[in-house]
Amino acid sequence: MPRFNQEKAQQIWNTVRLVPIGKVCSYGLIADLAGLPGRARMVGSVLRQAPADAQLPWHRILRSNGALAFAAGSAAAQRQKGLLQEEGVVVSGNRVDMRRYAWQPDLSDLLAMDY
DNA sequence: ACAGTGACAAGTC
DNA sequence: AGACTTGCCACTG
Repeated sequence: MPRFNQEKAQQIWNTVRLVPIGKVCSYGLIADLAGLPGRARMVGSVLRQAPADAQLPWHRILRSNGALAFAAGSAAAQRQKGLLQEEGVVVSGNRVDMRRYAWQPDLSDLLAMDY
């Protein structure tokens, strides 16, 4: 059964994997870096359907304003919060301080994902 | 075929 | 600071 374009999903996975431990990144930036500008929603969709064994640091992906994408207090939000705090990312009020934890990709990061 | 939905985002008011 | 609108596109019923 068709799903979305496997190639796009794969590209999104590769990009997500570039986000380093202790840093976070927005859905929109992942989409941009994956060559899918303007398609932040697809990133969420891909992560939602990603198999558990894909080894993806999905918890490092947040909304552009630093808020977790899940409803505050939900089971998923608490799971994500726990994973982030294990890496030293402070989560308060269902959000993180983007000025402190936002990932700033550098050239070597971008080259690492070889189209 | 079609309308609604969504792990989003940016712009406007 | 919110609320609302538009753009986005795969998925679902």
